[in-house]
Amino acid sequence: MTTSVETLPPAYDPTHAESTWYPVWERAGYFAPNLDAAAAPYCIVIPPPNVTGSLHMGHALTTTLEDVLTRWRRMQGKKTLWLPGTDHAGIATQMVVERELAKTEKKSRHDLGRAQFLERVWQWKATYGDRISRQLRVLGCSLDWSRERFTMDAKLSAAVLEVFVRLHEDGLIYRAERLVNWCPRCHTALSDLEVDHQEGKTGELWSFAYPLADGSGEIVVATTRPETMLGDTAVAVHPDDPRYRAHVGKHVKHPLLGYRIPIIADPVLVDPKFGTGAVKVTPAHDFNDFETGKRHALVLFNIFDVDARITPTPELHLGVNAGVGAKAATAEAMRAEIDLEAWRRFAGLDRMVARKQVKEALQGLGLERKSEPHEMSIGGCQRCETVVEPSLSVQWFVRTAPLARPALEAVKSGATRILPETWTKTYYHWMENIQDWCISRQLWWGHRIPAYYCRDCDKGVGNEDNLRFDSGAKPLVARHKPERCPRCGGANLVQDADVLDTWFSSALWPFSTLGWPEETRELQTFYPVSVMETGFDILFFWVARMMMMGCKFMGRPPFPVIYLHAMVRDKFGDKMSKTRGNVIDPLHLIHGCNAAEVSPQFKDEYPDGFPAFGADALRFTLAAMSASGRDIKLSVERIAGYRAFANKIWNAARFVLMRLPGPPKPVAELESSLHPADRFILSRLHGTVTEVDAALEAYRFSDAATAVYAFIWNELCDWYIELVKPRLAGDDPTAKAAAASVLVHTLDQALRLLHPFMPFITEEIWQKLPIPHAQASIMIALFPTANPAHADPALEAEYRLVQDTIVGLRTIRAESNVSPSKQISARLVVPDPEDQRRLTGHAGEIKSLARLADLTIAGTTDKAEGCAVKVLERLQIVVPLLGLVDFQEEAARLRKAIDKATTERERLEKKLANESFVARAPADVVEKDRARAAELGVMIDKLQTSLRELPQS
RNA sequence: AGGCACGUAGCUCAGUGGGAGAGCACUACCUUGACACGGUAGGGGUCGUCAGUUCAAUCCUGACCGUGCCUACCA
Repeated sequence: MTTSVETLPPAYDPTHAESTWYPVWERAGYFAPNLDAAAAPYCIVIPPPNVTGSLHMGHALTTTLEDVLTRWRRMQGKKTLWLPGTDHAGIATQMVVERELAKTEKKSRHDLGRAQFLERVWQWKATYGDRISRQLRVLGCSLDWSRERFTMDAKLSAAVLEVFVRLHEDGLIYRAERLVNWCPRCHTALSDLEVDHQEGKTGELWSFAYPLADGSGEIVVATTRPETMLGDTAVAVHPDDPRYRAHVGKHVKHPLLGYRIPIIADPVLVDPKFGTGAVKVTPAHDFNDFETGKRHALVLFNIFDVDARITPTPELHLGVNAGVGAKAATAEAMRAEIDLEAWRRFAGLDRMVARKQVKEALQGLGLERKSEPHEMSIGGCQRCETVVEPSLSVQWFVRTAPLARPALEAVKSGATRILPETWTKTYYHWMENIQDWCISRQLWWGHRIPAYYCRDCDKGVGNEDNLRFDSGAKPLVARHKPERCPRCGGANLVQDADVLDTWFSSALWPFSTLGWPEETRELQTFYPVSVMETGFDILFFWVARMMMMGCKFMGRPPFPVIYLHAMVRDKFGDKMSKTRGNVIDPLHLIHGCNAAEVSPQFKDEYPDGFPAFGADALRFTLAAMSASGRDIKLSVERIAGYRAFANKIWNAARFVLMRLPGPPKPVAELESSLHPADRFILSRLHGTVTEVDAALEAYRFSDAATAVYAFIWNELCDWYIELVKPRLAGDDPTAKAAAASVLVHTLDQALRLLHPFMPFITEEIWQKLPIPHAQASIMIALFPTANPAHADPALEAEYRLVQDTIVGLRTIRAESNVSPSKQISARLVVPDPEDQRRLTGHAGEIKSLARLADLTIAGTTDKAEGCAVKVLERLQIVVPLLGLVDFQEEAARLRKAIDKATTERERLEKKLANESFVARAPADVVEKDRARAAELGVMIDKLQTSLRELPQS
């Protein structure tokens, strides 16, 4: 009837709908909240992707779940904001631009200078920085782009400044000389979290002898890093180790550099059972040795430059400000003994080369003692995988313990809930053992630290762009560059060269994006945000830090719920990685791709590339597979399955639109003319709405998606549409109108339920429904609410009986090889009068769906000789099919059914014979089992009768 | 080393102290006026192993095996 229907193609093509609707939504402003609305607020801030990033499966998952929540809440009428944005990704972005610069202009950032280089980065950002935002649109994300933020925006930078200054005022930020993780390739310090420890690497544990200075023997030490012996300033043994007790207090002589090194006793560093029980100590290049240095006031001897090459000359550090505090005289004396000529052999060598040469040198002196393979894990830079070098330097730190306390308390008190709950313990453990956070980075791209040095009072080293001051300097931390030095009155002030860790600004995201430190309407309306949804892998990096900063600066935690989703892996459970060749680009799945673009792992299965599955199918897959706490093993087959689902809905809609006799009526006006089948589907709809709502409330995405899926496919399509066909094709205008109206209503409601998961296809179909919509788009239409008046469990049970009967009849047909198109006759033997009445009421539906020419329903039966018989629990189905039934097969089936029922009855009877079961189990359980056993008894009798009545062939 | 998960149909995964489920794959039949990205029917699992608690265990407890992750350390 409806004209648009003629153009509905029989197969759904996602390409059209997906390119059509997003711009419509965006232009109409549906993504932006109406701040004046009286509704309750709902807000999610996106975990900001790197500005250099491009969409990967992790983003697709994150944003799918967030969009599901956002669209659902928006349809519920809440004042909804999902706020987009990116972070500036200090190291990554700087590296990208540096690489480009080197490639195109053969220049380094130093060639350009700081200001010009930063200009280039901003240019790069302007050109490429919106890639991921465009990709999120493809996914259908209903983000309010008018409020898009970037961590380096002026306003967000102001927030960073404010936080830094206030934390410093509160004594929670300090500058100090410490041993930190240094990446020799990125040339910056890293926080502990940015160092990845790779397990299971086999290295070498190499032993060599230190000759005692008095010539009385040697002491053998074991090491995995022989090259660091160039910076040894002690040899440690355990104080209780009888082997070495006499050596403590003596010295060894450095075999290559000639200086004397004290032998000390240290119970913490040394495990007498490991190796030789003697440890070489390099306090400036090992965290444990550094701690040892503190305990014994050891000299610090820095041997590596920023590239982790051996320095031109040894660098002595007293480490006074690092809490080590060696005596200057001791240190000078040690340095004076160093054979600089010998040092020069190693100067300029890379760590690994130096290691080889040190080993050779010691071998040459006959001091090598042992080499054994050794399992160990090495810390690598998260960004570039370069092995980090512990390095002594002056850095800025956040004193985290005081910030962690309220953040910990917020979770313990339940003010913030972590889901899945299993992560709560991990959070506690980390918060309770938290280390200070190194926040300074030796980069140019980022928020420059608001600390100012007086070039006259604090002696700086380095060039204008990279002026560095030692740990004795006294910088002023201020919101604006001070005019004058308070010490000398001079105006020669210069800002700290370092920038802040990107995570420092990300930690402010839930309030900086809303306008803090200004008291904006957004901030008042939406803080705390409704839920923090993100991957568990950034629980510490980001979530914990937001908790700390939110508690500190907003006085309450930034969100009441933290939902941590699992990791997307490939179908075999392996992490997706480019080197493994198993990454799947979400856009390839959405738009399809050719063979060349498919990752190697999928070449065999998809030799022609991927077809276009559509964003809806991908989103639905990710949501349906998001069961709490489990990794998502993404398989392309599964996505194909949900594309088929999209096609199924499309065709259900196609059917509805093609068969409409005229404009449908509101269901509320039809109550009297409703057919039982109508009330049945309305009851199922009510149940589904309840289920979906409860699942979403509990962040059970998988359950919600599955419930919608099952309703649409298994209830609406498989049963209701089939039940309704005769009425729609019939002549009764009232019945026809009622059927059509319920059909449209159900489809409309189903589309709304599905919309958060599959935004595009639902909009496409919804727009075609011939009913007056109160809203212009499904995305702002009301989400279905449960309608208890439609709940009818008795009717649902009645239809289950009808369905079982129809399936029984179809089974007979299939087992007897009767053509589906052939009309047959059937008899139902129904002992229970009530069941009889029910089935009689649905005789028409049974005849129609089971393709019967004739149906009789009776309480008893004559002999069913020559008939196919199916024994169900509440009835027997008898189909006269003389000549069509293979009686041997039929006998085998009956015997199998008898066996199965008998086994079950025996099990039940055994149970019921057990006195303690009858005595202790709840009465209803016992009663249920009794009834079941009796039912089985009847069933077995009938099955045996049927078996007897089979002709003997 | 410590901690946390997980092990259910061929595959990917739900689920529950009282009769084992879904999707895909598989088998047979069907191009029936919404849909072959489909329909109908069907086969397939001692719920990782072994103990324990319980009237009752796939579910709770413990041990073990296997897998993965997190944290810390590793001369």
